[in-house]
Amino acid sequence: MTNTIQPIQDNSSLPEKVAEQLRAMIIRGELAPSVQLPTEPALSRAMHVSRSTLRAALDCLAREGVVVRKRGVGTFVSEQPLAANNLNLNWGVTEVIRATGATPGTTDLKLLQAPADERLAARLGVTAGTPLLVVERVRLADARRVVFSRDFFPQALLGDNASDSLAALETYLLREHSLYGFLKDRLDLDFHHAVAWLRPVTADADLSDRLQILPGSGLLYIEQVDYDAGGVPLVLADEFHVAEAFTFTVYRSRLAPGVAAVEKDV
Amino acid sequence: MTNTIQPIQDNSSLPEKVAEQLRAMIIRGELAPSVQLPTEPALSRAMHVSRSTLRAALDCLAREGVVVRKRGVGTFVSEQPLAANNLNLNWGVTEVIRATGATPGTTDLKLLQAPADERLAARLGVTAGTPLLVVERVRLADARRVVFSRDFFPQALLGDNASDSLAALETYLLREHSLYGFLKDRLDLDFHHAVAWLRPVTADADLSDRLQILPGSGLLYIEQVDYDAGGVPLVLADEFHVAEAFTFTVYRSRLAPGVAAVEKDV
DNA sequence: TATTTGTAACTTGTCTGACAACCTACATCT
DNA sequence: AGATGTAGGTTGTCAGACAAGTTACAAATA
Repeated sequence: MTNTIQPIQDNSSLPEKVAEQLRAMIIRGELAPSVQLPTEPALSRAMHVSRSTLRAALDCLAREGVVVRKRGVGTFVSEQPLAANNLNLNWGVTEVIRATGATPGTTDLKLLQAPADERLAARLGVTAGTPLLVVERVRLADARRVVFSRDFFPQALLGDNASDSLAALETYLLREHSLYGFLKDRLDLDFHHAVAWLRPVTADADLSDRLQILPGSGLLYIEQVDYDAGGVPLVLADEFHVAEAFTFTVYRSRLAPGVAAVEKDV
Repeated sequence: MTNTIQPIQDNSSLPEKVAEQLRAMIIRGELAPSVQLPTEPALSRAMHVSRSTLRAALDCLAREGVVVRKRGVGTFVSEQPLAANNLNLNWGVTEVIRATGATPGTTDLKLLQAPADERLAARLGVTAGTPLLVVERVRLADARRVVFSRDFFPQALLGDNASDSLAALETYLLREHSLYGFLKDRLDLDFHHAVAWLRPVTADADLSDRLQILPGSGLLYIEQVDYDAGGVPLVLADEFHVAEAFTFTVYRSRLAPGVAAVEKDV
């Protein structure tokens, strides 16, 4: 039995598509900050969806802080320039670099194979010892070293002809720079969300050598696990970001306290 | 005309309350990971809300990664321990400390007054020179210095009898430790969301002295602006977190690229 | 005249019921 | 045994109605 040809599956739901469209309009400036949107019935007619679907989309945007809703009054584009989001969105390093206007690049690329240790096994939901593929590289923004990263994922994801895929992966990474792009385009994996752990660290000898910075320089360490729509972990990434390279922003919504927890450091 | 007595306004919408309730049930373990929730019609009946309201609540939880929905199958509690969220929620330092199981404390508290400089004016949406109140303090977790912070907000928020409020604020902070609590309970301000900028830094002489750590130690610098439901900025906070104290986590949802931007460092 | 009150029009929030799209399991047929 | 169809259950979307809240303006009142 051969692999069925997957049609380019439109993974996102209808409300998300509508939200996407509105977001784009706001970004393009067609909807200026603090102007009132058309009423929900009018807007739903204009976008050819039901009012409930439109409302779901507006709920999305409201949670992201893109719009503000006032009962009995209307829905307004938020004052805040919404470029402020970014850690909330799930971008690879490639897109982050591109968003700053710089050209992404790759150097010191190495493809390795290693068995999963305890941490990796736990995060990726596999048994310890499972063969993993490791992508180790230094990311460049306009020839400047900004991130050192190691990506781990089960070698089984590559399928049978692993050696072919490996060669393809290497050339892809040197040309397109994005591991997500490869996994998505070539292996039909669809990433749905990710959970990231953040922590400031200072560069040790190894990192200062790889990133060519002074030992003791500030770095942001991001450990991230990417999941598909079913909640299955696909990839774990260890990233070390040079402090001066980026400023990350987060949108935080107020909820009643007493829910989540911050992990205390070990 | 006197100030009308504000009833304890239930600011959150019905879906948010329902989401809150479900979240709590999941936290308490009444709904174990990967178990299937009751169907939407059944659950909506059980919680005495309409199915559309329930769906809005589930949408919330799905975006937070607490539940996973599968069309034609059902809705399931996510595998991932949802303690992973936290930067997405808008907690003050007090709650963050408490969540780790430690007892929050305050030392080196100073209340100052200062005119808004350019940055503060821009972030708070006031004109430069506006008199601001500055709350400067070192936060303790079980007597350990973990955060140095400066909070800024327009002095006008305190109302007329500012000197009385000042004294009340100081005693409140030394007993309850939470500035948000004071602004909410005493001044009826309702915080809706916040935008935070993150950046790793290393401790200079001043910070190492205040936090009693070695110069060059890693710190996470968080600049945060809190907004009310109308999108009006209320408070700006500069926080310096000791690296080893906390690990912050973020839930990142995949969206089509090409929207937000990362601010390039100046 | 100045102030309060009421009313009408409009918007978002919630409810109800129906149907479409989709998945799963099981019986049926080849 | 393996492929196929069918029934039942679940989420996704739609449509219409009414409740709750805001605003503006006219009318009534002091």
